[in-house]
Amino acid sequence: MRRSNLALVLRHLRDAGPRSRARISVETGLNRGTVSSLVAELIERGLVRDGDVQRGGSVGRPGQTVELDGRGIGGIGVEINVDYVAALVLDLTDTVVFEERVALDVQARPPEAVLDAVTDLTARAFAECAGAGVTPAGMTLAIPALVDTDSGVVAFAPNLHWTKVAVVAGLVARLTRRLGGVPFPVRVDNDANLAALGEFAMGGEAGTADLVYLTGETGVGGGVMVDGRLLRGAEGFSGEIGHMPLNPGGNLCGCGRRGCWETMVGLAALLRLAATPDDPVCDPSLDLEQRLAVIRGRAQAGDPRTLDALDLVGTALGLGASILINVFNPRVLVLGGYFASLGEYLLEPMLGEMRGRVVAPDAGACRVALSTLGFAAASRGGAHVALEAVLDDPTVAAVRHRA
Amino acid sequence: MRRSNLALVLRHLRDAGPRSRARISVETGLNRGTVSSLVAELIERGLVRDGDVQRGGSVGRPGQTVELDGRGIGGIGVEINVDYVAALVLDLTDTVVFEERVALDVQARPPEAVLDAVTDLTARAFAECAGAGVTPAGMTLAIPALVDTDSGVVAFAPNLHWTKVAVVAGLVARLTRRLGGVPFPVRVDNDANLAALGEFAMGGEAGTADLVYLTGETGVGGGVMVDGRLLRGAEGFSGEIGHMPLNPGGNLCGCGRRGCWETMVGLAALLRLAATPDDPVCDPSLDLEQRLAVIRGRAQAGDPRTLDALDLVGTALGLGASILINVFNPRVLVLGGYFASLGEYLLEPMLGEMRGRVVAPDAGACRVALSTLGFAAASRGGAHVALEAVLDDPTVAAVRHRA
DNA sequence: CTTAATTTGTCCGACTGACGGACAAATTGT
DNA sequence: ACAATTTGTCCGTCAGTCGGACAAATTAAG
Repeated sequence: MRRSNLALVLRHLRDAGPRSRARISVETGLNRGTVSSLVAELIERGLVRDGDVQRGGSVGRPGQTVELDGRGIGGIGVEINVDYVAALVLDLTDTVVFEERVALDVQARPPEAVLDAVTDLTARAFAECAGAGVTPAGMTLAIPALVDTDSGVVAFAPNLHWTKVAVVAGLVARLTRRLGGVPFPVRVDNDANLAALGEFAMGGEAGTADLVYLTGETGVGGGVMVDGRLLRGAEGFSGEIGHMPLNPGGNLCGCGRRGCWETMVGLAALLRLAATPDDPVCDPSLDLEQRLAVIRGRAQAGDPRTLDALDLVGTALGLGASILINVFNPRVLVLGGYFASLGEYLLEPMLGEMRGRVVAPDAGACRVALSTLGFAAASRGGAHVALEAVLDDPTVAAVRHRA
Repeated sequence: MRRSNLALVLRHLRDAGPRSRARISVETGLNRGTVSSLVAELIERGLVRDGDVQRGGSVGRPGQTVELDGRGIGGIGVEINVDYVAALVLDLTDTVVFEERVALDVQARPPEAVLDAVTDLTARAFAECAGAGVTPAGMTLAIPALVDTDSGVVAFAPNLHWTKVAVVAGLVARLTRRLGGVPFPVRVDNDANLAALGEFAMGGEAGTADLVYLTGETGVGGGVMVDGRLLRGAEGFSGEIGHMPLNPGGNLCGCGRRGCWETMVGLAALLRLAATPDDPVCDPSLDLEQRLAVIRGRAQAGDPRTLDALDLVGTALGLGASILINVFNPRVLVLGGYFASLGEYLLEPMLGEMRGRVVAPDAGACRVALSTLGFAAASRGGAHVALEAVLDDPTVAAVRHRA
C-alpha cells in the first residue's frame, strides 16, 4: 500500500510538474501528513528533491516546491536498425543525458559483430551516466523484428536477416565481461512498439491514451496504444501491419507475397514512383535523411512526377490507415519515419481517402499528426520504458546514505 | 483496501470454483484470519454461502467449502438485432435464470416501438428474477451499432436504420413508468463487443486473454479482447472490420463503397455464390438458422456449387483474418454467427489462406475456434458485464437482514 | 480403542500505515 | 502591528492485515 502511494506521488510529480506538498495532497486525495512522509522517503531514495519556494502566489505561507531529481536515476534505450545503431539515456524527467548514433551496415554483419558494436556504445553511455551521477535503472533494446520479450530473443527480423538471435543474453554476457556485471534489467522490444510508447510519453501527442504509430522506412511497422497501454498480443507479435493484403495481384513484396501495403507505401514504392532507378535518391548507400530532403525539395519546386508519387502514396496510406482506424478507433494516428519527413505532401490525399473509408462519422474523430521525435522515437521509448520500473515501484531505488 | 480484498476473494471463488477458506488463503496470499473475516462479510451480503464439508480428502480437519450464492444477484442482458429481440438473465455463477427470444422485424418499426417491445420483455425477466429471489444488479443492451456507451446513445446502426437513438434513456423511462423505478445501472454496447466478452467469460475459449471474435450475419462485426480487457477505442467505435477495403473495384457494399470485406464474406456474399436469387435459402423472411441448415445439408451431400461457394468465402475469411492476426496477434479467433454454423466447411480454406498471409511463424500460434454460445453470445456477454460491477466492488450488494 | 499427527477455522494481540486535528512558521492584507 | 491564511510537521487514533495460539475434526499408526 505504501509502495503504491509512493508510486502515486512520484507519477503525479512527473506528469503534473513540480508543486508543493499541500498541492499534491489536494490533487491526489492523500492526507497532508501522509504526503510529507511519502515525499521524505522519495527524497531519501534520491528520486525527488526540494526545489524553489513558491513566492508571491497568494496570501499564506508559501509552499516548498518538490520536484523530480533527474540526477538520481536513468533509463537506457538502444536501437538496432538497418543502417545504424543508437543509444540514448533519459533521466526521470525524460531529459536526454546522453545520445549517440553510429552508422553501421547491420545486414552485412553477423549479429555477434553488431552486438559487439552495441556493447561499445552502451559502455560509453554507462561512463557518461557515472560521470553525471546517474544510476541506470534499466535498459531496453529496440529492434525492427518479431521479438519474444520474455526470453529476450529476436524471433525473426526480415530487414536485418536475423532469425532466433538471443540479443539480451548476448548483450548481458558482453557487458558483464566488460564491466563486471549488469545491475539492472535488460529487455528487448519491437521498435515500432517502443516508438509508440515514446510518442505517448513525450511526443507531440503525449498522453493520448488511444494512439496508433506508423513507422515508414524500408518496412512499414505499427505500434498501438490502447487505453494508455501498449498492445502486445498473445506472443508479442502484434502491429505487423506492413503486410496487409490491400492490392490482390499487386507488386511483389519482400516477404514473398503480392499486394502487401508495404509495396504501396514503403520507401521503395515511393522511390519507384518518384524517380528512375539511376536517380541518386534511390542510392541506398547515401544517407536517408538527405535523400528525403532532395525529394522534399523537388516537391517544393513543383516537380510533377514527385508530386504525383506523393499523392499516390498518400492515398494508399489513407487506404491502410482507414483499416486501422476502423479497427482501433484511435484518437490520433502518428506518422513516423519518412512519413513524417514528407508529411506535408502526404497528408491531404491521405485524409481524403480516410474520410471516405472510415465507417464512423468524421473518421471517428481521429487526428493525423507527424512525429516530433523523428528517428529517435524508438530509443527514447526504450529509455522511458526502462524508467517505468522505478515509477511503478519507487522502492527499487536504494536508500542513499545521508550526505 | 478491504473492498479490493473482498473483490479478490469473490473473483477467485468465481474463477477457481468452490473451496475452503484455508485454500483461498494460500491461493490469494491473504492471511487465514483475514479470509475468514472477508468471507463472513460476503455471506452477510448474500454473495457467497457455506457449501459442503470436504470429506475424505486427506489427513486433518476437513474444510468447510465456500461457494458463490447464485440466488443473490443477477445480471440482465438484452439484445436488439435485425430480426429479433432477446433477453437473458445470469446469476453470479453465470447460470441462465431466464431466457427469451422474440421475433421482431426491427427495420420495419420505429425505434420507439422496438423499445416498447424490449420493455415488455424486460418486465418479464424482472418478474422471473423476483420469483427466483434474484436481485438484478445491472442491465446491458447489445445492439449492432456504433454506440456511445457514456451517454447511452446509438450513434449509427446501418442495419437497423437507426441514427442517434437514446436507447438507455428511452428504456429507463419506460421501465420507470411500468415498474416505478430502475434501481440499477443500464448500459448499451456494441453486440460484437459484448459477444467477445461473453466468449471470454464463458465460451469454449473462456479465459483466453487475447481473443478476437468475428460475427457473421448480414454485416460482419468484430469484438477484440486485448490482455483480458475489451478494446473500445477513443470514441467506443472500434471493431468496425466489415468495411476493410480488401478488393478494390469489387462489389458494391451496403455502405456505398466498393470491395469491403463484408461484400466477400457477409451472408449476402455466400448466398449469391451458393444459390440463385429465387432459391428459398435466399428468402429473408424465412428463419436464418433453418436456411443455414439447408446449406449445410447441401454441402454434406456434396453439392459442388455450395462447396465452391464455401471454399471461396472461407478463403476470403482467411484473407481478412490474416490482417486481424497480424495486427492483434490473438491467441484465438472465435467465429460466431453463420461462420460458426458452417464452420466445418469454411475452416480449411480459411486456415490455408491465413498460414500464407500471417507474417509471424505458424500464423502467430493463433487458433481458430467456432463459437459455442451461438446467437446468444451478445446477450450473455451483456448479462455478464452487468455482474462485473458487483465483482469489482462487492459492497454494492446490500447487507441482508439475518434470517 | 487410544494416541499422535495434521489440517481447519477462529480469536486475540501486534504492527503498519493512513487520517484528522493541533500547532508553529511564513507570508499577505488591513 | 495584527488578523487571516496557507504550509509543513507532529502526534494520537483508527482501520485492517498479519502472525501465533488454540480448539475442533479428521486420518494414520500403534
